[in-house]
Amino acid sequence: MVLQKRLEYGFNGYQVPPTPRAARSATRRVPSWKKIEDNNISTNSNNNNNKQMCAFDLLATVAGNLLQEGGEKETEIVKDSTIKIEQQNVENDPSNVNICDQGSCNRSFFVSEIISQAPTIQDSNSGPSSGITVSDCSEKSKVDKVKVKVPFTVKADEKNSKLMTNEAPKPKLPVVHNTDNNNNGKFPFCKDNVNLVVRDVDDENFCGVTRDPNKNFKQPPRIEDRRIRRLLASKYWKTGPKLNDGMNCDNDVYSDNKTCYKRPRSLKDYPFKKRRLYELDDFSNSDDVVDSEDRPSPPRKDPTENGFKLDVKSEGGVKTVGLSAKQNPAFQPRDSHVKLKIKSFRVPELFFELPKTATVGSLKRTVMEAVTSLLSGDIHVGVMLQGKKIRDDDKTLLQTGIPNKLDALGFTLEPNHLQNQSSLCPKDQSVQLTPDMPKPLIRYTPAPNVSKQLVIQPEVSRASPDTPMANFGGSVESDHDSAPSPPNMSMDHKSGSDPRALVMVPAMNPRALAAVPLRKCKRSEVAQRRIRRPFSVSEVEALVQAVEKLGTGRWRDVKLRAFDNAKHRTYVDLKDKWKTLVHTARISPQQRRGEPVPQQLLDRVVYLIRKKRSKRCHPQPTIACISIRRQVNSLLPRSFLPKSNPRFIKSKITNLASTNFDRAKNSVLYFYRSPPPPNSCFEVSSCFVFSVNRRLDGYGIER
DNA sequence: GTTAGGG
DNA sequence: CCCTAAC
Repeated sequence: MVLQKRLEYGFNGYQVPPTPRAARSATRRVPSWKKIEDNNISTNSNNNNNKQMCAFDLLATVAGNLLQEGGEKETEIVKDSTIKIEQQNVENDPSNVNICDQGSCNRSFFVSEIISQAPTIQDSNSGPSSGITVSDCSEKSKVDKVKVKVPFTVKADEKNSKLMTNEAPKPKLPVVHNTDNNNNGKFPFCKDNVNLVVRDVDDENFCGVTRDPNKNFKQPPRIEDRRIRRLLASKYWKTGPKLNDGMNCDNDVYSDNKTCYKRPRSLKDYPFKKRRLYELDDFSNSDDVVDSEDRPSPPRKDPTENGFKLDVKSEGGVKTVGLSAKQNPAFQPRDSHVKLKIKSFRVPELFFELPKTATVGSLKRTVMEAVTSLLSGDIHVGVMLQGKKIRDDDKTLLQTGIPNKLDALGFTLEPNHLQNQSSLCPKDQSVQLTPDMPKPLIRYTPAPNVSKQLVIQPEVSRASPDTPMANFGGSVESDHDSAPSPPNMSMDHKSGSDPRALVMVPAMNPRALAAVPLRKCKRSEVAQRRIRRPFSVSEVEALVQAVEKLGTGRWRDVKLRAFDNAKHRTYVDLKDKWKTLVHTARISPQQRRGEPVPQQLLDRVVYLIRKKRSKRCHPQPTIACISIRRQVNSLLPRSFLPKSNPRFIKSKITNLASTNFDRAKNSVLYFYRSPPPPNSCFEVSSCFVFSVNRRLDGYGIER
C-alpha cells in the first residue's frame, strides 16, 4: 500500500480551493441553528462563485447542507474526503445518517451511482421539470440528500432499463420506512432505487433518474431531461482514496490497481456499501414522513428540537461526525431529493491499431489493456453544469442549482496532475466531456507496420496523423526524438514481455490529452516510465551485427558501436532486446507476436547462442581460477576470479599485481590464451608471470 | 557505471 | 521497459 499525501486535489486538478473547506473538521460540535441560518444565507449568496465540485463532494456538500439545516455548522461535517454514510441504529432510527471520515471508509465505496432525490412527492412548489426547488429549501426546511448506491453492475442494460422504466410508482407511504417497509431486509434500498433508468440518447451512456418507488410522484418523472451528458470511467470511482481526493484528504491510500480492477463489484464489499446506502435511504425516507404533512415547520433554533443533532463519535480512533435526525416528522425537512443515477461511465475513446494478422484474442487483450490502463489512471471527476465547470467543491447542490438542471449536468474526467500541465491545458480549458466537446482520443498502436494496420475505431480522423510508426522506421542512428514520447503523460502500458504490446499515443489535441487519465500522476513524483519503442528490423539487424562482433556481455560497447547516436536506446535496452530476441528465436513462429523479426536475423541469433554455448563447454574465455606466480616459483595466494569478461579480469589482475608486487614497476604482462586473442594484452604495473590452474591448463600466461 | 536477470 | 543485485 502506498500512502500518498495529497494536499491538492480537485476534479480539474488545477488548484486547491483557495478557501479551506468548510466543515471538514469533525472535531467540533457546535450545533448552532443561528449559525446555520447565517451560513445558509452566506452560502446562498455565493451561488455565483463557481468553483470546482467533484461528484463525490456532492455527497459531502449535500450532507453538509443537511447538517446545516439540521442545526450544525457546515464545517463540522466532513473532515476528509472519504464520505462514509452509515446508519446507526437502523432499526431504531431510520433517519440516522452518519458521515464520517473514517479511514476504513477507504475502498468501501463503489460509488457508481449518485442519487439525489427528486422533488418527487410532496412539493407543490417543485418545478415540474427540475423536480426540486433549490432556492426555497430553507423556507421549507428541505434537506437535499445524496444517495450513494453500490450497484453490482456498472452498466445497465436495455432490458433492465426498460423494466425499470415500466415500473409504476407506488403510492406514497407516509411512513418512515427503510427498515420497516423494505423487504430486502438489511439492504432494502436496493429494491427501492431500481426504478427508472434512462439510456442516454446520444451515446451509450446509461443515465437514469431513480426515484424511490415508495414515493408518490405527482408528476411523471421527466427522465429524459435528467440524463447526464457524459459519464466517464475512473479507476477510483469505487475506491475510498478517490473519495478522499475529492475531500481533500491528506492521506490517500492507494489500492492495487489490479485488485481494484478485478473486484470492483466484489460482493465482499457489497454489504458494507449497501448498508451505507441503505442508511441514506433511511434518511431520505424519513423525509417522507414529513411529506405526509402539507408543509414542514421552519427549522427551530434548537437543533434538538428541530429533530437534528450532531453526533461526534470515535470509531477506531477515527472521528466520526454523524448527523442524526430525530423522528420528529414535524421538523424533518421535506423530501426534496433528486435521484441521479449514473448507470455507466463512459470510457474515453480509444484507438487501436493492430496488424491485420493479429488474432481476435490479441485484440481482446489490447482492448483490455487499454481499458485497464485507462481505469488505472489517476483521474478526477469534474462536474459540469450547463457547460460550466463547477469548481467550488463546497457548494451545495442547491447553491449550484444542480437539482434544477439535471439535464445539463455532466461529469468530466480529468487527470490528477492537470495542475502540472498548465501549458497543455489552461486552467479554464479543462476537457469537458460533454457531447459537444471533443472527445479524448487514445491511440494504441502495436508496431510500425503501418501498412497492415487495422484501425478499429474509425474516428481516427481526430487523431494526429503523427503516428508512432513514423518514428521507428529510421536508422539506428536516429534517436527518434520525434517519437511519441509523452511529455507529461504516460498511459502506462503493461506490456510485459509481450512483443506485440501496444504503444499508447496521446491524441494531439491538448484538451483531449488533458482528459486522458494518465498514470503519470501516480508516478509523477517518482519517475516517468519511458514510452515503449519497439525495435525496428534495422535496429535488430544492427544489434545482431554488433553482438556478432562483440559478443554478449558487452552491452555498453554494443551501444557505443551500433547505437551510439540512438539516444533513446540504452545499453540496457539493447541487452533487453537481445534477451527478447533470444527468446523469440527459441519459440515457434506461431508463438511470436508483434512485428516479425526476419528469420535470417533470428538464425543469426540462434547461431550466436549456440556458439556461446559451445564455448562454454570449452573453457577458453573464462578464467575460473588463476594463480599468480612471480617469476617462476614464487607462488602467490591463489586468487579466484569469477567468470567475467576480459576487462574485468584485467582489472582484477592489475589489482592483485599492484597489491602484491608494488615494487616491480614498469613491466608488461602478456596474458593470452591459445591462440592469443588480438586484444589480450594486459598491461600491469608490475612484472609477473601468471599461470592458470590446472583446469585451465593449456592456456598459459606468459610474460 | 555495467552487467545480468527477474518481473 | 523497469528494477535491482552484484560487481
